[in-house]
Amino acid sequence: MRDDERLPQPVTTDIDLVTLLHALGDPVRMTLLLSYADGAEHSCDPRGLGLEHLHKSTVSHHMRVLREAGVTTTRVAGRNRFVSLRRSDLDTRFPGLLDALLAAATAPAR
Amino acid sequence: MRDDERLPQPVTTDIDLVTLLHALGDPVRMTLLLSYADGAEHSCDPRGLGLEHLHKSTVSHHMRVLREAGVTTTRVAGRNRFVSLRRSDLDTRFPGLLDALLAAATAPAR
DNA sequence: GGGATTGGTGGATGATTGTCAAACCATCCG
DNA sequence: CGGATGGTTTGACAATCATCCACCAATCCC
Repeated sequence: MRDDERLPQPVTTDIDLVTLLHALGDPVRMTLLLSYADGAEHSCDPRGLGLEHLHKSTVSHHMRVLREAGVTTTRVAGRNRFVSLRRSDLDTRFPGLLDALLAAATAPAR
Repeated sequence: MRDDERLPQPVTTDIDLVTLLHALGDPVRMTLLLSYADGAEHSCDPRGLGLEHLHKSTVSHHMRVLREAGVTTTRVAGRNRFVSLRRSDLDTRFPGLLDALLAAATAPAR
C-alpha cells in the first residue's frame, strides 16, 4: 500500500450524530477516544491503554467503527497506521460537542 | 399504582456517560429526545412524533432505555405516564453536554 | 531472500438489541 | 359491574454486535 494514504472515512458533512453516539456508546471505544484526546497520532498497539485483555483484532474492529463514524482518521505509513482524532472536522460539524464529551468523560460524579 | 410516583431511574451521580451515549445512539431514541427537548411533559403516545410506524410496545421499550440511562423521568398519574427530560440533572452531571447534543441534532450539515 | 513486525480479514460464536404480537394490569367512566 | 383507555410485560425472532481465533498482507531489516 502506498504511503501517507488515508483509510476510508466519511466526509465531514456526512458525519451522522446518531452514528457517532452509537460509536461512542461502548466502553472500549470511549477508552480509545480518551487516548486520542491528546491530539497526537497513535499506533494501533493497544498496550498502555488498559485494553490488554482484548484480542488485537477486536481492538482493530473498534478502531474501524470509530473511523467509519468520523471520529478518527488513519494515516498509513509503511507498516504503521497512525490514528488521530478529527478534532477540527468534528468541531465544524458539531460545534462544542467534542469538548463537552471529553469534559463529561473526565468529570467527577456530582 | 399510587399517583405521582416516579418510575425507577438512576440517581444523578450514577448517570453513566457511556450508557447515556449508548441510549442516544439509536434513531428512535434520538427522535424522542428531540421531542422532549421542549422541556414539557409528554404522554407515551407516539403519535405526532413520526413514530407511527412502530408498535406501542416498541416505543415503550425505547422510553424505558432512556429513563434507565438517566435521560428522562416518568411521573405516574392515574392511567397516564408523563415523560420529561432531566435537563437540570444532566446539566449537573455533564455540564454543557445536553445543549451540545441538542444543537448537534438540529445543526445543518457543514 | 527470509524472518520479524504491524496490523487487518474472515469466519464462528454467544450476547445484546429492536421489533412485533398477544396478553396483561391499573384506571377511568358509563 | 363491564368496557374502554393508556401503557407495560413477556415471549419469539431476526439482526446486529463484541469477541476470539486462525490466517493473511504489507513492510522493514538482517
